Amino acid sequence: MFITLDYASDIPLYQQLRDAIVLGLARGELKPGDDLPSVRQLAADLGINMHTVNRAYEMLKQDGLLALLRGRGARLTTPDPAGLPVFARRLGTTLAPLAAEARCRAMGEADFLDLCTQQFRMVKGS
Amino acid sequence: MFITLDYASDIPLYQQLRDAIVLGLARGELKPGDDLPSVRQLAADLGINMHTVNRAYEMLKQDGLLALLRGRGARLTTPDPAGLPVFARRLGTTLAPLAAEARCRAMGEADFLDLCTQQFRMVKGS
Amino acid sequence: MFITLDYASDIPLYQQLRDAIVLGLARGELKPGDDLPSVRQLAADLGINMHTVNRAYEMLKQDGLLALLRGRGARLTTPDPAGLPVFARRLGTTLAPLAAEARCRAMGEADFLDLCTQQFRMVKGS
Amino acid sequence: MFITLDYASDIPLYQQLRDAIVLGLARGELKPGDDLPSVRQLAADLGINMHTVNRAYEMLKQDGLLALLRGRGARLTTPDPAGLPVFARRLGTTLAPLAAEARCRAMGEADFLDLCTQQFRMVKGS
DNA sequence: GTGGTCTAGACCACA
DNA sequence: GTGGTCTAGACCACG
Repeated sequence: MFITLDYASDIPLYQQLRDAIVLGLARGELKPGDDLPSVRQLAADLGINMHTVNRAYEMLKQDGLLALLRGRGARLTTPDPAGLPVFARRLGTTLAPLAAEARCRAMGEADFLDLCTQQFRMVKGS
Repeated sequence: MFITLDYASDIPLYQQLRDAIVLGLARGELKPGDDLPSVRQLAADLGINMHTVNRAYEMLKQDGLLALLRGRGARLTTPDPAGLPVFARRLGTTLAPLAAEARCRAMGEADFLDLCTQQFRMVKGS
Repeated sequence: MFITLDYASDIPLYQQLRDAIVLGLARGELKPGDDLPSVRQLAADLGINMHTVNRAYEMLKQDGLLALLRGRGARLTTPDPAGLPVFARRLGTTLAPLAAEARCRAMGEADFLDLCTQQFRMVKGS
Repeated sequence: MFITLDYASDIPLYQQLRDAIVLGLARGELKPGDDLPSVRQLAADLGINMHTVNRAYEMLKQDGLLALLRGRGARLTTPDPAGLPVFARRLGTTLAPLAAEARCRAMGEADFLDLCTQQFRMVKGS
């Protein structure tokens, strides 16, 4: 489970970190039930501030993917299916402008879905 | 071609504006060759800062969707197919974390693609 | 009398434990005069720290619901009516911000009291 | 609209601040549509840190009571009725242990509801 | 000037 | 030792 942060990216560090952990989960490198390093430990490992890690953990907790246990660290949890509609909505609002642009560029539905499929599979691929 | 901006959204106004114009193009409400209002004009119409409109126009120009005419407004252009791979890459980096989260949440490829299809079709739908 | 602790909750374990014992009393599963296990015993049973159990017992003693017997465990006591105003005050300070939020959300007094009634009855219900 | 913070309280400052704003809304001293002072301004006024105010604002945003507008300050919003069930659940979990304790103390349903009513009315009272 | 992000360092409650 | 809270000060994106 390697995490590399891009300081030059316009994506906040905490978001990059959050996404990296989600990716680890998706690939099976991390599993629900696993303990994540403590906030301070991971911050030290990554060379970033405690609060930045904490914010990433808070996001994951909000998304129902992580449980923060006071005095005992953080543990990955099995995502609650109740969070699915929320996720679907989030995906929708993110995807909408891209779908529109695809149509501007005369991209057909098949080509658009090809790209989507590709991304879905690439999670476990590269 | 109505544009409504959500000031409470965490999406920057200039991006919302840019997306709205792209949406207009996708739906056929706007067409390549059409003139867009001048920066000052549109800013006044929407009640926002000139700088914000300018930034949206710059993005569209960067994406090859708009030509800026000195002092005479802006004209929508037919998107250059050469921009397609750039767009595909952008879609990929945006979609990747969402695809990962979908897998975390035990969403199958079919369900994921359903959501994508839905968004693609909704561009011309509602 | 089963006690289940939620390690992921933001409510401290000692408080959960304290609340669980109070709930047992309210339901009649525990009665004044009953002996509670010793601190060590209960800690071992629940798989938690002795200190945590001790703190829960101290709270109950403070509330006048428990008498600590040196070395011989603890015994539930009939609550002193003198503790009622203290409890009423505690309920008030806890409820005040929620009542305020209820009004913000345009909830009427009847609806608010419905929720309160529901909670009161649910103690003996589920 | 006066806000007094209790540094000795075990309730976090940001929560006290959040509750104070909710109370202001409930009493009608603040109304949806009103602008709140900027994060920095309010922090300076109260003599606390910017981040503490920010956290209170974030909570209110999460609860659908406040909109944070980048570069333009914060504005109170009309609460979304969709947030009501969430609130009801929150009220329930908070009230449950208190209802249990009330029964321990041999308090009847009528007396319990009296206290609840009192709190609800006191919002607009004192 | 506003909120958003990041860093740094401190103290406390919890287990 | 852990997470939770608070402070302080900095830089950036946005409008």
